[in-house]
Amino acid sequence: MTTFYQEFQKVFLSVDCIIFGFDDNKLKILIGRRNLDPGRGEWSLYGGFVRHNESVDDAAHRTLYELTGMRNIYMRQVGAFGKVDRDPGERVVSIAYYALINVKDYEDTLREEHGVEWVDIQKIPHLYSDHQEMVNKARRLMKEKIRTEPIGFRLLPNLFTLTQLQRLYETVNGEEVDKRNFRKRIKEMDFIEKTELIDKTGSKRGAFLYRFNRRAYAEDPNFKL
Amino acid sequence: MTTFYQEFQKVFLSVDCIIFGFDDNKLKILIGRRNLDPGRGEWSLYGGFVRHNESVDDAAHRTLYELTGMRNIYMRQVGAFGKVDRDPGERVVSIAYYALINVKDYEDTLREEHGVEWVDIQKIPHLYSDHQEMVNKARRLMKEKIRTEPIGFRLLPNLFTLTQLQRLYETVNGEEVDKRNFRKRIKEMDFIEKTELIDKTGSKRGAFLYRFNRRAYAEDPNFKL
DNA sequence: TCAAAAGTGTTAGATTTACACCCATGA
DNA sequence: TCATGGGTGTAAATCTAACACTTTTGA
Repeated sequence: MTTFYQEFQKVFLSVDCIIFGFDDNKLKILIGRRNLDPGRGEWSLYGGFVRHNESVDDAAHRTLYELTGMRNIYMRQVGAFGKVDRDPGERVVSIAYYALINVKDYEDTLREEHGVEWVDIQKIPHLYSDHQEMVNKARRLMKEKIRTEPIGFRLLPNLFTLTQLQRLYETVNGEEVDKRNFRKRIKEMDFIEKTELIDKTGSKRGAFLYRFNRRAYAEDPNFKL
Repeated sequence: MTTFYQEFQKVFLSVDCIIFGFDDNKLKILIGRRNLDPGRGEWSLYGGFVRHNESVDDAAHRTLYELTGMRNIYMRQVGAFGKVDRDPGERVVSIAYYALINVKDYEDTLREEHGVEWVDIQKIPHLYSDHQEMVNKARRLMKEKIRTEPIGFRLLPNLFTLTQLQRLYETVNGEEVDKRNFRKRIKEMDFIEKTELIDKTGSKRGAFLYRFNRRAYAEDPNFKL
């Protein structure tokens, strides 16, 4: 094969998903054991190949749907990972995406069928190829995004307590915040609505449940946490 | 061709460069007329294909080098652009990168040889395919980055006046800032060093020239503008 | 001599942070 | 009755934003 042709060879294009969930006051991602060579048996992100009749974004959404049965999920591109030897077999360039889902919305049986597990982001085992790099970048991007856009709610149930919301932000940002100051800021955002419902699972006294009002946010999108 | 094979077809992978420059108090990018089909003659970013023996990042650097003869340029990935029909001919997925260069370092003759021009980011003509999307995202990312990392200096000569630096930030951020407040913040950053040199091209009185000290920044990387 | 850009401090207002106690309830 | 998490306000400190005049010099 001449250099000329070598230069214009096509490549395999895949997508890999960093699927974030929040449970037990921990930020977690879904990983599983690879069931194909090379790297069979290693811990890995869930991914798939980009088909010829779909955009890269669509491929990511399809892949997530295959795994979780969920649609309309918040997904954002992390970037392209394209080192020559990142896949030991073929030349494969992968586009990573991160997704935010509510752990409770993902059927445990479905999860087990696909052989994936929720793993604390702090305790990720060695991952296949450059997947840890993808996770690191996804985490950084998500952390930046969650400060200025109301995407944290994607990781919580529709109804949540302020303590849940606070723990989420503390976990993602890696530092504790003052309860009163946190609630003060929440009160200023009218699109975080207090309901009359009370959650008694977290405490004896019970805590008011809140919800994120997408419509109200659209009218006055001033989010900052 | 069966659906099975269709799913695993390879794709062409290209890189496209959004090359930022700062001149005449305007943020500009390099674009040229496409000299291949499809889209021959349309305004376009400069790009190239990813070779089999180089990483995607390397392909971007090589492409920039081909165009400018410059190495060790600040480049960051913008993301993958992968709509099915983005290239009218083949299935081509492109990874966009933005680069920051000092306009004065780019030989005008070399620029003309390649048929590219500096165009004010505010006055970009219609671009080929999804290139305008790439530019928009690149601009957004660069704008975010320049606030917290000392990359603006890449767009200026080694020696620059504080007015030049201020104009750069005003242009990128799209809003004017108070001269005294700006200079106050600069004074707090010890890695922006005042020299004894004076630039007389911008005013009769002359202005002190400053330089960015990379080494000093590494020791105390507290940048914020 | 004057136009044009360089250079320089202070103050009010806004934002952020620190901090401690009472409440309601189930066990 | 007591342990546990829920809920609330104020004051000091910090940061941000607004603002105007003098200097230098080439034309």
